[in-house]
Amino acid sequence: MISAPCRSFMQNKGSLYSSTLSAISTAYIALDAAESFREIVRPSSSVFTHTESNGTHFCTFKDIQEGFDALAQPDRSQLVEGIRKCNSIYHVRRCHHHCLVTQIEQDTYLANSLVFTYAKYGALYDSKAVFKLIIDRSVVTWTALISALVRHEAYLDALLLYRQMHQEGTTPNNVTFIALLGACMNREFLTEGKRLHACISKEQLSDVILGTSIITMYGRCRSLEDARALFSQLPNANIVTWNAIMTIYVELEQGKEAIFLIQRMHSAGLEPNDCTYINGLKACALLEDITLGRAIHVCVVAEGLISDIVVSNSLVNMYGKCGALDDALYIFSGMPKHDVITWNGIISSYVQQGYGAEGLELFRNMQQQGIKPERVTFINVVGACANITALDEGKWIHACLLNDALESDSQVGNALIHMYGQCGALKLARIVFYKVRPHNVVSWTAITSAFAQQGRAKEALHLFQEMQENHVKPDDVAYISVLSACSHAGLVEEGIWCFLSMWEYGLNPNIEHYVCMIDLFGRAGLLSEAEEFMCKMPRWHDGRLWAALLSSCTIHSDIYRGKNAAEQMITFGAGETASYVLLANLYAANVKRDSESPALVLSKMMSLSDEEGDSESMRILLDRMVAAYMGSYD
DNA sequence: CCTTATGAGA
Repeated sequence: MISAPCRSFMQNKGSLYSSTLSAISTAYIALDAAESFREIVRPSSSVFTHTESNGTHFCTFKDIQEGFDALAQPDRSQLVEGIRKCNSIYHVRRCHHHCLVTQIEQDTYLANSLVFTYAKYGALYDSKAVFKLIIDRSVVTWTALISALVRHEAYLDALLLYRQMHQEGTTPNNVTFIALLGACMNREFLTEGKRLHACISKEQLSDVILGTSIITMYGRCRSLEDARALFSQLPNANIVTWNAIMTIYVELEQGKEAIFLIQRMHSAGLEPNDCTYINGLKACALLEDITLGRAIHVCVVAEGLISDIVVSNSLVNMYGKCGALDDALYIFSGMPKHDVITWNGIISSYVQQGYGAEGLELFRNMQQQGIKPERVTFINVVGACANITALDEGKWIHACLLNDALESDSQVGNALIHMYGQCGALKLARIVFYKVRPHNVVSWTAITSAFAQQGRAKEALHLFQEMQENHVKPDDVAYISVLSACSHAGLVEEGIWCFLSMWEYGLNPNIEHYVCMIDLFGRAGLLSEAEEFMCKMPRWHDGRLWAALLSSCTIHSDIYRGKNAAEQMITFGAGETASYVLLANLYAANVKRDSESPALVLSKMMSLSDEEGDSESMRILLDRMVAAYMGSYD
């Protein structure tokens, strides 16, 4: 949006000040020559006085422009006000032009507001150019540009500018520090943030806003310890400070500590506000504590905060994460307005509970309401397609998100890979995989498990290998997908080899890895090896392992081992009903050989039915038993 | 006198 003459001037750093001045003028006059000419030649009048009662203030930018148009030489305070009222880069240019025409652009205050306002509308280049021309740079000048750079995510530039400011002998004030701390909101800038903290004196820390900014900085750098240390030293922490520290606990997934903070806050004599409740609800979602969530819901209603869309969105989310879809829908329906976040919340609630079709239905409703989906929406609806293996719908959504160039986003891309993997569209999964950058463990695991789940174990193993050759360290999830690929394909040796390689990466196998191993031996018919392996394991007192063994016994018709496994499964608490279902499958498969056992299992099931009340699995079981008996007469 | 400025949903 910068004109060519203007740009060529900017690049001509060697120009003398006087000549640059006229160059700027030329540039801006060239920008809209006719317009400017008209402004300059028009005779002055007293347009400014026609506005409000106090005479010197304007309402809108239009008033000001009319004023400028009428006056060839607006005065300084009029220009300052004009700049402040700008609402587009075009307006700023016009004001700048008037500053030049009236030859008062060297006024530091005026220039400061130009630096800031240019930056506000994204014209960093113009902002820097004005900055360079200012001779008497004050703290405010530096701070204006620093905060502009931070706002435009040019963090390194902002910090470099701070260094230059320091070298030129200007002392930063609280506002400068607040802006600079904004440049350190990422782990990689933690050292820089600590350095800034060290430059801030005790007196300066009595400014709550500054203190809170440092805490937030430590939070974003995920350094809870530094944040807590400072928090205990702050003399006048307010509700915002407490909320800031609470946000850190929530972001570090320490739900209990976050909730505990509400109580401590209360005893410190502070009343929670909307932000406190938002954090509290997020903590409930983390803890999946619906009781606490309901308690906060009551508070929110009592304090009239339910009309706040952010609070309501948090409620939808909390209920959704706790699996209470009816409650989530109740909040959702009661809301007068739904934004993208609301829709994301309700859609993800359904998808995460396994209701992919309903999630997609909601997605269509959302689009009918004219709400544009964004990153998180796409991640959820692609997940919904994976959930119900809706390949056509998935392709259609994939096409939609191409417009926003979201395909290469790692989270969206991984969701797509997973979806195509689930749908068996491995070619498409691979195409997306090569578009995602950079390839991290998650994307490698997504593509590996896509092949693994389709029974293409050799390719899955190859991808696993390739990942390591690309110096990406596998994590425990990657191992689960590759181990299960081996067990499904009967690649016992490869599976063992993979399992052993976990130690090379310093990974300790968890129960799921052990389940994969039992499965690996069991499926291959190596039942005694599976048993042997289990007995050598550190945590064999887990019903899930015996369940894996039992299902292998079912495949290989090993009734003796199967019975034992079922007993162990019950002993180690993997659900009595589940063990009987598996055992019934075993008997059902061998009904000709051992015709009395099914009746025994059935009677055991009946005796359980009152206590467990698990009618669904009971029904499935009975169906299977009946089918087995029918089959035995063939 | 005018310019720079904190916390939050997914």
